[in-house]
Amino acid sequence: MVKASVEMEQAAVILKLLGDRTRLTMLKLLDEHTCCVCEFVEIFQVSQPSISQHLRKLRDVGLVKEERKGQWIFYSLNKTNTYYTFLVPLLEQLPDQRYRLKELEENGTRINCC
Amino acid sequence: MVKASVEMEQAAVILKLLGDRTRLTMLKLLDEHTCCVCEFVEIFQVSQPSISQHLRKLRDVGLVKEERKGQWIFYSLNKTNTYYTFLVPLLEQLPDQRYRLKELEENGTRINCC
DNA sequence: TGCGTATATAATCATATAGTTATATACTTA
DNA sequence: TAAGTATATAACTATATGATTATATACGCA
Repeated sequence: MVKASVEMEQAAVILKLLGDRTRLTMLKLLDEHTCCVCEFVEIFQVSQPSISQHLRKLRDVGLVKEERKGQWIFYSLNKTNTYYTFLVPLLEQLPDQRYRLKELEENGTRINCC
Repeated sequence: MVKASVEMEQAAVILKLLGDRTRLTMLKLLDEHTCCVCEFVEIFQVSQPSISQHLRKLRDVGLVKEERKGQWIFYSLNKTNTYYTFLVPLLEQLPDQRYRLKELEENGTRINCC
């Protein structure tokens, strides 16, 4: 029998977090790119606290990590997290979201710090 | 680029449904076995309407299908559903739940109709 | 036909969730 | 140090969710 990589209860917690359009899209984006809070605010057209709260939930379970660079805080996928392998096959099946970053570049709202 | 197999919005809906311990365990069980409502009631120790409502949600998105056999209604995974391929790699990573059916057999509450 | 069992649905309720506004904190730069 | 920008947190609110109880429906069998 194949060894299960995650426990049932934990899996449900992770999946509940993924079961939100905003967070799911964030994770798909972060799988390839690093993004800061203000970029997400621009992309999703919701308030900055709303974005911060989504990111906090993802951070609390260890799915994403943050790194401050000057005035911005950049978020990225935490690929060393236990659940990353659980996440990968899932994210692979989602449609590419890079067009959203392209839109930011066209608007001049993409942050390319450092 | 790999073709995405599901749309973002739909994926979030499915994942939200999976983000519940009861439903996730149900799906893991149904991936290998057919179960009826009263078995789930016994397994999860919640009310029968609660189980019916979980199954309804899974049925509404087409993840499971039902088949009446006499007085029982047996549920199984709908492997022809669009989202089944989305589900598979996920379920594979979950711990085997067959012990729950073994417990039913020991209790004499397992239904093996026909 | 009437009773028992299995399941579904309706109504209700407590709690969780995702958003908002207001405010605090942290960094940059003049 | 003061002003401006970026982010986090607190408080609040409307809605969604998962459970319960009560009731309806469907089937099997005496």
